[in-house]
Amino acid sequence: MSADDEAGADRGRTSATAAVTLSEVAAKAGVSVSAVSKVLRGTTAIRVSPETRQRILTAAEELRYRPNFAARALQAARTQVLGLVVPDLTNALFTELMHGVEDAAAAHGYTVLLGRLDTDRPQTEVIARLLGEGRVDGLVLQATDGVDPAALAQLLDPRAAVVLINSVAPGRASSVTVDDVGGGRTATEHLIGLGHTRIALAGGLPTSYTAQRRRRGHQEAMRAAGLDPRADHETALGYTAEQGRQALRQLMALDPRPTGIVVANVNAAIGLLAEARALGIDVPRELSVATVLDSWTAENTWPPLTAVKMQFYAMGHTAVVSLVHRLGSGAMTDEVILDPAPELVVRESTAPPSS
Amino acid sequence: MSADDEAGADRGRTSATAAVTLSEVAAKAGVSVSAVSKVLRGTTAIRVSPETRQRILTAAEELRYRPNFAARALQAARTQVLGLVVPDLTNALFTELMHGVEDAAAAHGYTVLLGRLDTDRPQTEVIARLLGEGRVDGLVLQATDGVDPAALAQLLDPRAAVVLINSVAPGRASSVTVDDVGGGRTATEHLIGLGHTRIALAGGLPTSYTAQRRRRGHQEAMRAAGLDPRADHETALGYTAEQGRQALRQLMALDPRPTGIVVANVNAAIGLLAEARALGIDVPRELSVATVLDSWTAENTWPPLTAVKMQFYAMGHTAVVSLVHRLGSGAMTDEVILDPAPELVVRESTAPPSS
DNA sequence: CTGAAAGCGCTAACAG
DNA sequence: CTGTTAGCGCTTTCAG
Repeated sequence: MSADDEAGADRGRTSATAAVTLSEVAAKAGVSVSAVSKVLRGTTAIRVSPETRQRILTAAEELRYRPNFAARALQAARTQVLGLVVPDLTNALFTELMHGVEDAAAAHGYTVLLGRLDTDRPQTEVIARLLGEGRVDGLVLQATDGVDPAALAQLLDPRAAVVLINSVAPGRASSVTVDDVGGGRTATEHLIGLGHTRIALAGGLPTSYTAQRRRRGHQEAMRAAGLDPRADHETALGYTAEQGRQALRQLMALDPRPTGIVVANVNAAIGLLAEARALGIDVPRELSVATVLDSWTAENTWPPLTAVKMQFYAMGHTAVVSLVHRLGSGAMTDEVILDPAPELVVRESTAPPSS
Repeated sequence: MSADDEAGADRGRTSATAAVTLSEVAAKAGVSVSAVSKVLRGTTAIRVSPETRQRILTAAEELRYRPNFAARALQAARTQVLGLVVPDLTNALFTELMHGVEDAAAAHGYTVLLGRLDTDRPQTEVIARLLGEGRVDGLVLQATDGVDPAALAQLLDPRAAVVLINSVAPGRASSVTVDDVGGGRTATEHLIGLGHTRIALAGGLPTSYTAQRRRRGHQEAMRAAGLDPRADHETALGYTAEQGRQALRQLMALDPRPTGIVVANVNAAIGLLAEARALGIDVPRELSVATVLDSWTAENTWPPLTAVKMQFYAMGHTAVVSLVHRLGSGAMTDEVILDPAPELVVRESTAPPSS
């Protein structure tokens, strides 16, 4: 705090850095505010004499002028801010996703506002606040898994610039999803390629959109190879480690046992692996395990997991591009990230069947 | 897009949800804007008759009125937005940190704007933009590791509401750090408690503030136990997996070998573990490894890592509380998260020395 | 108890 | 080429 600024010149200021306004620059340069405004934003060519222009530029420079965000936003009715709303910041997939969102946003001149879906508050509330109050120009939204997309769509004003990730709401919002079908297929094909024929699926909950599609990919691969996806070779217990353990116990009770398992989610795979060790089942000698990897949590398991890596960075990136496009043209699209394709990373949890 | 809205009624609107203004509510309720404003924000008691009040409330409700963020921000010179700026969104510790930031921000009526420190652009640029343009009221800032805090402090306007995490700039900005000293000490004490005496440290770069302090903790524990922290038992190579491998090779070349290693960072620990396996060194039979865990990346290594968990959630939470406090009172503080203390999680990478 | 009016900082017509 | 003016939507004195 400088000496005696209780006078009033500074009244009403926040404690933050002193705000230089356009008119102060104008005063210093001896011109009008609008002249300064024009020059500083480089509006419609140079309709200002070079000297004045220079005078303005130096004045702004010396005063360290910064345009006020709120004033601009009010005037333009745009904030150049995008909201990223997810149910759970702890989720590891989120990091990669957010990274993609951030990169794309920055590339298009946007910044990212974080939102979290509170379990206790209705999902609409966040959306209404962010979009309705004009805090953001658009929203990248991941609905909580298990929430019916159709129900969510009801809540969504179709005029709102929202792009859903990992779920769809046709005609209501744009969407971007990773190639879950391809992920399930690729993992399964890998086991088939190794010579496995009794291949099980440890799937997610039937209500989960991602789980449904990974399952579909699995079944497609099986049928394409002339194998029959038997119902008793499928569990649909969920994505937690404990549910993975449970899936293993259930599948290992079969006779004959499957020789390979495709796990639809990495946490479940970790649990499944741990349970296998607990039961004395040798992976990959007796049992091959391939997982659809929705995070990099598990790059250091033992044995290291063979996994199909989903493209979450690309999903975040694409979501923002789609959103920016929507903001510009109003176009609504539903996209699936097919390029890059889900990436098979072969590690040590898979091998040819023992005999 | 609806039929013919080129008319002009909607001109200048964004494509987003239609904005209901105060004056529209006022019109509907048959009162003035200021009346509506007062009632809607519950300003200074009820200086409005119950009937008008009710009329206003229902009008606002029916119109689904939402206060415009930009207008409020402009008027109040506050945005109720806090910036979280970090060098690397990919870093796993970041998730936990961000979670703490988000929770505390929400609890205090703030939302969080994400910022990233571009390697190519100067760090000041981000700060100037966020704070200088009034996009955020305050900043939680993690300087890039290796940047001299003193240099950063130079760039920092001391009037700016900034709280540094994982570094300090006394008198320039507030700061919050995790208890790195305690982390280093706890990991070392654990090995001492198991009976180890030849304990090495695989440390981070000497320029890193966290590395310095973890090292200090290590040495304190050694001296307290009457052990001598020998210089050749210390590496200071860095935090990457490859540098961890390198540290192991270097330390295992000693004669006699150390029987325990404290690793200052989890990525290095993972690399170190992998290298041990490659060299045929049995962990924990021949060598105990304890790490200071700055993320949960490695909960599934083999063998599972004994680790001292740092309190990043608390750091993020505290940083925001500190920031909010600073915004209110102008007070600058330097805090270390001592409660909760770094948490020792014993797994399978540590055991008593073999003989 | 209620309304009119000024102004936050900026932009975009519209005049000179 | 440059300046004046009228808002963007909201809050806040200050009159009525």
